[in-house]
Amino acid sequence: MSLKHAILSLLVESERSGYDLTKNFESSVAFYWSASHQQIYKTLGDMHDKNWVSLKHQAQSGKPDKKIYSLTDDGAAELKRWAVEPVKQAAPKNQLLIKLMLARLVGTEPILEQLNGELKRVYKEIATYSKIEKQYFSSKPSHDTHLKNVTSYLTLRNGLLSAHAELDWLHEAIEMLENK
Amino acid sequence: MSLKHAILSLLVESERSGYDLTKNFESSVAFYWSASHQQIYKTLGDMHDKNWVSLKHQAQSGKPDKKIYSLTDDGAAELKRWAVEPVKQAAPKNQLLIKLMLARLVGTEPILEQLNGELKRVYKEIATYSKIEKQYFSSKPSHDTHLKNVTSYLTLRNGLLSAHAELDWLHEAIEMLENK
DNA sequence: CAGGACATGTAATTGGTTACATGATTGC
DNA sequence: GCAATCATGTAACCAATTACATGTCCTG
Repeated sequence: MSLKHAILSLLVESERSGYDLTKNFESSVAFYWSASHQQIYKTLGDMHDKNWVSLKHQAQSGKPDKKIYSLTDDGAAELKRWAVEPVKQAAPKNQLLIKLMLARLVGTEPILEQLNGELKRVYKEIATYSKIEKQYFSSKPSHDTHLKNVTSYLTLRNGLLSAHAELDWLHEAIEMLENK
Repeated sequence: MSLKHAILSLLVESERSGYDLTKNFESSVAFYWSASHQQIYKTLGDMHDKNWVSLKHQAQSGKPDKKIYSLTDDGAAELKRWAVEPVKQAAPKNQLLIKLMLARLVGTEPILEQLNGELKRVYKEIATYSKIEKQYFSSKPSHDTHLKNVTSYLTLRNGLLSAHAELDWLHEAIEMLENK
């Protein structure tokens, strides 16, 4: 799986607790990976057993100890190994397209309802991306922009371009189904 | 999960064996869902227990019996229920974007290699879609086209539009990384 | 006579979701 | 006083992958 590698890639930048990582996965990381806090705590435990991360306890008053994880040499080696290995693309899984095929069975109306729901969702998504684009990248990064900014910008662009593709498709689909 | 519903949606059209379904998932269905033969045989067993499908044995000489599954009333009811319930979109999981972030750690070269590999893959994908488009749909379906053709056409368009979005993004990404 | 299509599975493991569990602190 | 945030998990279940298993028929 890649959750291990997604977590390691965050630990490259700085040490973090399971809670910190959960917050990361709820905000920025959510644009390209997802994981629940249960999954994250479990995976951190597994990676500690493998010695990919090391653990430091931080006592706190009232709250339970914070468990702060850092990347070990083994973890960094594994991450580098994985990074240069050919990507394994997950096969597409698109529930909406199964449902589209069921328009004959249930009629076009309930399917159109769902397509319109998706349209709303995609509009919001695009608005979110645009907002971030304005906040963090006032213009397209130029030559002297730091590599980290370039990759962050490209992640944003990826979300934006696929959201637009989905938007275009939804318009086509709705138009065609409405004429049926 | 939706594998059950993907299978049921095929059984609406005609009864099929596990082997037949596997072939379907390797060809046309692969554009929007994926499953291995092990998974399909298992799921058919589970659905038989739930009485969503019924079973007919077809004796064959030499080969093991063919087990032919058909949709039951319970199965059809479940499928209709699911079809009109709001879609649950799976959160994005994009390994390539994790790897992009690792360009600082491993250098841009191995990442560019993978982006170029994806570029090749997407070109092939687009070629495949275009071939099917020519074979089955010589022109954009018009008013009197059967609903089944419309939904098949839209599935194809979905693949084509997202492949093009990926292509555009890959071009942007490669250009930016090459200038680093 | 070898390799691919036909035809069906089991078992082990890993990955992911859902439900349940605990308890202090901070802001409205 | 009530909800949200901080902070950590366990357990049960469901979904998916990988490895293993068997045997025939047909084509080159």
